Amino acid sequence: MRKTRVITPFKHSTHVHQRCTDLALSVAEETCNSRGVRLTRLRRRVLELVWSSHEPVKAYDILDILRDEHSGSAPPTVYRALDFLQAQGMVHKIESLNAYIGCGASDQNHASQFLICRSCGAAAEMDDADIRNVISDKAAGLGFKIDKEIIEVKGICSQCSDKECSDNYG
Amino acid sequence: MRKTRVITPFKHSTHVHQRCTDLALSVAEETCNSRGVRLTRLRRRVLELVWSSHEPVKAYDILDILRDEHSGSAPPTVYRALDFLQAQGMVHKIESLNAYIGCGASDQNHASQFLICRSCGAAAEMDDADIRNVISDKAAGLGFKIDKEIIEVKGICSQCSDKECSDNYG
DNA sequence: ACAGTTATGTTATATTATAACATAACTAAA
DNA sequence: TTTAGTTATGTTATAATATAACATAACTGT
Repeated sequence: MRKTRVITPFKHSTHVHQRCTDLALSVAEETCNSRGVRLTRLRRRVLELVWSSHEPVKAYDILDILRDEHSGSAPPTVYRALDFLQAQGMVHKIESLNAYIGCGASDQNHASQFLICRSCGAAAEMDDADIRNVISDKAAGLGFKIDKEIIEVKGICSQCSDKECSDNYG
Repeated sequence: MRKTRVITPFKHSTHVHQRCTDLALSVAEETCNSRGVRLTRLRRRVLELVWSSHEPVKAYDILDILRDEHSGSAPPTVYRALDFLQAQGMVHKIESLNAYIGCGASDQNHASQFLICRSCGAAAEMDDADIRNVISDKAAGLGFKIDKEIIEVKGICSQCSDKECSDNYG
């Protein structure tokens, strides 16, 4: 059993979120440069808004902010930017929430498994080789060839379950 | 490595679909009886429509049919029936498609992994213990407690990939 | 400076889902 | 077997999510 590769962890209490955002934006800049695609001001701003927290963000929440900043903003404004960012691997869609989350590993091609906490709403991203392998083995056993896996695991994160215990008993 | 438990397979060419539907409806009747919940005419009809094929079905496609049969049908008609059927495990929602598919194992509590073919649109359902275990082990390793797993694997099924080959070379 | 391409603006509409309250149908106890 | 309580359905309205289509603007390379 290999060690889990955590792409975006659940945040710790000591976590300074500005660092996540700054890092993600600078990786995105570099990645876009090296790929010859354009991280325009709008796309960069949408990426920044997606990274505003570790909770998946709704398209219309982004739109509300864009509208305050620029009256010409409309649904296509945000959906186009999200489409671009998803195509570049900088944002993932969480299908079960109709919401979007930033990815810190957009420079690397990878699969994703999301852990989504029902209490704090945060999502952690991992790419675990054992999970990938068992799924592809089982699918292959049924003659199925995989393009893409959507894995969204709902539950409660370690911090929140500690907190629930102390709320109840502490 | 344990053998994959296939709940709903990809259909074979010899498949007589009426049998899937009949079986699902009779299991649903019995399950509802034993649970003391009511499989009303409307709910039964919605379940039948969900089972009209092995492709996940859209809520508004069901609604279009219900409207032909009864003028009082409206979105809540179908969404309420789908909510009931999901709560009873007779229907699953495919989150990445906003569509619904029948489950033949509603009498048993189980997890689901879906294989969804990009070519024929069909979805197969499995509940594989090895997949479940590796995911719960890895989640536990990060201190995460699982309520529910959403696994939707996109790709191409065996029949369709055979067909694609013969279309190209045959 | 220009032509071609890519990105954004703009208006309209499609698709998916829920809220809220009224009526009807079942259920179990008096 | 009425009646009260509960569950299911009818009905109207609207919220939330997403895309189509075409116009304009901004970049890119020559």
